[in-house]
Amino acid sequence: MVTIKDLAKEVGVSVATVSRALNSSGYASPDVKRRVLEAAARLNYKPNEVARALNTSRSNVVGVLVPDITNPYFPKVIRGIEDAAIRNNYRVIIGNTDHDMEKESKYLEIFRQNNCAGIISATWSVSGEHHADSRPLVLLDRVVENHISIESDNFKGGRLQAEHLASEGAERILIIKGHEDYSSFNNRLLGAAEALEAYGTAYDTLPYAHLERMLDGAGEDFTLKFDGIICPNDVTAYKVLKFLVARNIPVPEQVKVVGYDNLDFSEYVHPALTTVEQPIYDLGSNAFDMLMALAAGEAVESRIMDVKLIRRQST
Amino acid sequence: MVTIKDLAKEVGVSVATVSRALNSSGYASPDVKRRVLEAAARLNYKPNEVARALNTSRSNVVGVLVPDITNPYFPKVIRGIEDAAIRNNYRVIIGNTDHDMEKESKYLEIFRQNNCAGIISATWSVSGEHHADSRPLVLLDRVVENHISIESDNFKGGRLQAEHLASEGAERILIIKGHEDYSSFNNRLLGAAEALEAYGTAYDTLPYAHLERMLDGAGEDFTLKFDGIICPNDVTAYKVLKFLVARNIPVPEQVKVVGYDNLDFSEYVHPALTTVEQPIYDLGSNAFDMLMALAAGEAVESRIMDVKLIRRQST
DNA sequence: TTGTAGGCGTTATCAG
DNA sequence: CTGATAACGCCTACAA
Repeated sequence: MVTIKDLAKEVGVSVATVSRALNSSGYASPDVKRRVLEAAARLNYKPNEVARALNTSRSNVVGVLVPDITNPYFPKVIRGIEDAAIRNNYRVIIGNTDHDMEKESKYLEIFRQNNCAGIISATWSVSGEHHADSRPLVLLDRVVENHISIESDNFKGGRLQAEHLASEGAERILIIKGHEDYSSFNNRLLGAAEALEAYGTAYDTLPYAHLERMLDGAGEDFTLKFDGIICPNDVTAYKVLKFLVARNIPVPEQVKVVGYDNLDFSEYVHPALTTVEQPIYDLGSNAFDMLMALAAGEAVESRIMDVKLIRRQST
Repeated sequence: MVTIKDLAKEVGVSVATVSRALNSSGYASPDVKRRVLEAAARLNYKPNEVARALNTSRSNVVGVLVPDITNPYFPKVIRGIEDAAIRNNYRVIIGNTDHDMEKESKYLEIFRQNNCAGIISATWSVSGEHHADSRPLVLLDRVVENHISIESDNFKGGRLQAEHLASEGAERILIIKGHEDYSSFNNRLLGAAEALEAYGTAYDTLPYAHLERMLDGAGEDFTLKFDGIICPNDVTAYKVLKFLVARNIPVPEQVKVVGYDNLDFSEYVHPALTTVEQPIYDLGSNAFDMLMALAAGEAVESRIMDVKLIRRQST
């Protein structure tokens, strides 16, 4: 491995000079600088990021926390983050928390041990405590007081789901609730409920756990009581669709189903899913940019990104 | 941040002693060791991984190269790797290469700059050259001479696809080829072709690019000429299914379709996809274990994992 | 403009 | 068994 020491020897100057020439921090005569750069290129010198991180106590690694990368929402978020990171010469370390507070704490510890430059978290237990750690932090698809966050317009998204169903003639609507610890799901619910009340459309809500029980064949089948179902995300909608189709309940004729996310798969399920699209990739890349701004000490504001309805065959 | 220096002061010994007590490398009296450990716990000391990596010139980070994390095959692989890594107190840095040789080289460089302990690569351009770098390397779902690799039994998988279609009565089969630079796709093709020849069933092959053209509406529609289609992976099968269904070609009555991977979604598409299941998660976690063995200087052999046919409605 | 020297937190060598 | 001390590769006062 070639180090600045090698360059120093090669060029015939001190390591300090080499360092300055390379970083154009401090001074270096044009001539020396040129020779150093030339030697660096010739010897294929690459700075050791570990040494740099130790010295500056700040690595060019950002930690990213997700519940589970296997949930198809997250790969796209992560891709957005990763692309933005690499453009800025940063790397990302992923942590899967499985909604487990202990795992999350463990990863936060790890990020600290690695002098990470900052953290992007799409998990929910970022509740003060373990964040005595003052590392820059951006929350993704989740808002918590006193923290910078970025999310899609969940309230509007919920409203779009509801308005669409109502305008298509649904009169008894079931809203399936998402994880209650997530502000995003709660806001979608709020948006949908408000819209439905404005329309004067009857609706009911259902905890996610109840849905699972029904899907498993246990518990009452309440699909017959509704003619419109609002799902907290696309994956849930896939399951609902499968359940309905398996029971020969015509979709959308008897029951209309709307999802949320617009995952790539949503056009392949049957019937193709009407859903609210959120800019998943951009959420990730913007989160990274916000993190950098934060790390640079700039003032940054939380951000809400627009969503839109994608109409397909399930409604 | 509490360091071994703090612990040394706290316990009243030298940093060298603290280090030895902590790592139980070298000697430390039971008494001193106990006191050090106690202080470490009390002060919540965590070793700085950056410093350690610099000193030992080996970090506890492994680099993982995938073409695109957004391809639904990879999140599960990565989850397998990540889970195994965290169990062993390792972290993983992901690199998306987009089949781009330059990006791949860049990531390899980055891994080197970070003193990564090893690399797991699911991309194909690991062709000697940039691997003068002698870091431990495990290839995933890809075999290259003189490199340790892990993959599923692609040949058998291809055979299963073909045998199934033939035994279901298909008589003119189309095999859609995957990326030709991947040994995994080539082996599936070989397995399928061999089985079909044994059966005496007629078949034809089609480069993936031609399929795309057809899907885009350009190019000839050759689906009418076949009654069985073997896809290189599930995602391709989804597209084929969608194309057929949109044209009202009855599946599986007129054309049977079989995929490869058994992604979670394959039960939600319409009709639910018959496919070959490979142990994606285990591929990842085993790859990590192999990498560790390699790094420890142990002799490790390339591995092939079993696959099986999952029968659903598309055949 | 340049070089010397100290330090980032650990581990490892070598005396004591 | 323990304590100085020298690395690891880089950056940055401070001096020259």
